[in-house]
Amino acid sequence: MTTLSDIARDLKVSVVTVSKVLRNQGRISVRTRKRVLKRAKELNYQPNLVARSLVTRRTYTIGLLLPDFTHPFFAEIAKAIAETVRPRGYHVIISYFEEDPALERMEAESLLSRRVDGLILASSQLPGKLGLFNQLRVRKLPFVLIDRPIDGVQASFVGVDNEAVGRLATTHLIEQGCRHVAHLRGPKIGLAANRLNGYRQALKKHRMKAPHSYVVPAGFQDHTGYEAMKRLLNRNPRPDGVFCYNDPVAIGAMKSLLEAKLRVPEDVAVVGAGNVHYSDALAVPLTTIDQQTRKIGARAAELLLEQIESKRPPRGAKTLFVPELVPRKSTQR
Amino acid sequence: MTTLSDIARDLKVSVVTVSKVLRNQGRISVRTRKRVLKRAKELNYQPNLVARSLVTRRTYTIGLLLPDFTHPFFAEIAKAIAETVRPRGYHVIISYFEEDPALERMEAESLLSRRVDGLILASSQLPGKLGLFNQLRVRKLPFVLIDRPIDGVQASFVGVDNEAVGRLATTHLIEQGCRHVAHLRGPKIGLAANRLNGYRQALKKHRMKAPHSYVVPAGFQDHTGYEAMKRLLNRNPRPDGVFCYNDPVAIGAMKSLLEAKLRVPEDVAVVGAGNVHYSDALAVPLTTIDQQTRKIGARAAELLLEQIESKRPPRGAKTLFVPELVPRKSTQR
DNA sequence: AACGCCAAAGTTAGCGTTAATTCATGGAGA
DNA sequence: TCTCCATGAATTAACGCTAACTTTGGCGTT
Repeated sequence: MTTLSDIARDLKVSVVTVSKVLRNQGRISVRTRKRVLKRAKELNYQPNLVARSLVTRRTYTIGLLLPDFTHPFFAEIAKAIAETVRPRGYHVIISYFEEDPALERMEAESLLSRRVDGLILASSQLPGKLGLFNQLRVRKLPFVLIDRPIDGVQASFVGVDNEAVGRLATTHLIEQGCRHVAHLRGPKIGLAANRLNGYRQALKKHRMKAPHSYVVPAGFQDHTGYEAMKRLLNRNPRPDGVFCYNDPVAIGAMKSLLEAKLRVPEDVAVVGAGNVHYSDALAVPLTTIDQQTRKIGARAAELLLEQIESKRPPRGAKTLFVPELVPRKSTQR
Repeated sequence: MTTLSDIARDLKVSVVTVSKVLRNQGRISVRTRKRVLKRAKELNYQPNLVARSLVTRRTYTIGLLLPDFTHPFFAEIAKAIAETVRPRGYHVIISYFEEDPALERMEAESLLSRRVDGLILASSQLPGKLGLFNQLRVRKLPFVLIDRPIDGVQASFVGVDNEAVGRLATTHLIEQGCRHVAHLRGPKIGLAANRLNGYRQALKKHRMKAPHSYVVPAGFQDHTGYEAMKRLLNRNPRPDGVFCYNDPVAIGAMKSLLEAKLRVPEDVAVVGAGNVHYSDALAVPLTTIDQQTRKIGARAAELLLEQIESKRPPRGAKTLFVPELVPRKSTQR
């Protein structure tokens, strides 16, 4: 491993001179510059970023803490983040905690020990969690929340407007002529709750009723829309439009419909949310709501870099991107 | 930020003593140990891993260089790797290069500058690439190749036996009674070529012919199986079984079949490869070949840690996992 | 000739740790 | 009483780099 002092010794100049040349800092004569660059190339010198970080107190590393980076939603966000920070010399350490708050805490501390320059996190919103954020504040470590806002934490947040997701999907069904719009909902908290709200708002605005029995929980795992849809088909009147709180649920629901010999979209129109890959490769391409993952990732990264590089106090701004309808065949009638 | 010397000053002991206590190293009296631990806790001391790395020459970081960590195959491998190394205190920096060899090279160097302890890479196999591996050898940096072996590079390799994938899929179709087995193939190099080989081997073994026109390129993007399948349907005799080199292609192919009013699996049976999520949520659940992603990731990580921690010369062993058939409805007849 | 100025380089110090070595203390054994 | 040894702790010296000063020497000015 070549070091600065190897080059300095060979050239009989000081270490600092070599350092300056290689960083393009300070005044250096053309002759010295050339000699240093030449020798550095010969020895294939690569700066030791660990040593540099120790003195500059900057690692050019940011930590990303997610529930699960295998999930397409988070994977895409992660990629957008990496893409945004890479041109500026940063790398990303991705950590995941599988909804386990203890693990989340441990990983966060571990990232702090590594002296990341900032943190982007989609935190579990369980209580007793504020300790982490207090610590971040005390250390003045820049951080940005994504996807899930945390009550009582004043910080930059970037996500999608989930009520708008619900409104958009439901309104679209209504506009396509559906008169009995049902909803396969997710967990009662978090984004799924917001989507349910949006669904209700849209119905209200169009003066349509939402019978209690039209809102059916779909389970929180993938593909559980299948069972839930079966239950919906027993309702009277039978729904002619369904807004599913995410795409996997919608896929399960459509499967259920096809098995029941119902046509999509003629008999029942279906909307999902998430715009997951494959949504357009299904037997009936699925209308869905795009969650703007790339925008979320890019924005979060930009906000973080801004905090890191300007030492500006965090703006505490909430950015909510407007979701977009992606109309496909499952609602086209 | 609390440092060792803060604690040392408060307690009027030397920095080294504090360091020893916190690392559980060397002989320390019970009294001193307690005092140090108490004060460390009070000050919420967290070791500065950057400083530690500088002197120990170990960062407890490993680099993972992939074409695209958004792809479910790689995402799962990445997760398995992270899971394997986490209990031992390592973090993973995931980098991607989108099949761009120049970017790959740059990222690799960048990871070297960060002094990662080892590298796991699914490298593009383009020529003129050996420089990178020479450099790794010169620096004695442990590394493991995954998914794609590189000609002329002697290193540990972990992947799936892609010829076996082809044989398994094709044999399964034959055993299900298909007499005209076609193949939607991928690129002519790399794993897709091996799968094609496996297809041919299986046919040969069963003394079946593979008309030239039965092997159709499906394009390298997702969902291009749709067009390719259309072309296959013009063949005479029409195939009654299709092995698709990956799941997205198979999904496209099935869509094509349904549109042509052909039944899956009765008229045409379909096998994919990859065991991607959603494969079982489709209108017709897709039979596929599992690629053992988790095993690949876990094994690669273990091999790397072994190299890192034992300073043993790389074993250069090739590990090929045996793929597994996941039978579902698309071939059940 | 004395002065100040400026470019170009060197010196010093320190980032927060740990490895290796050295030092003090007190009690056991001769 | 003196030596020896074990124990517990301090000292020293890096790791490779950069920030902040300081020095050197040649040049133009008065």
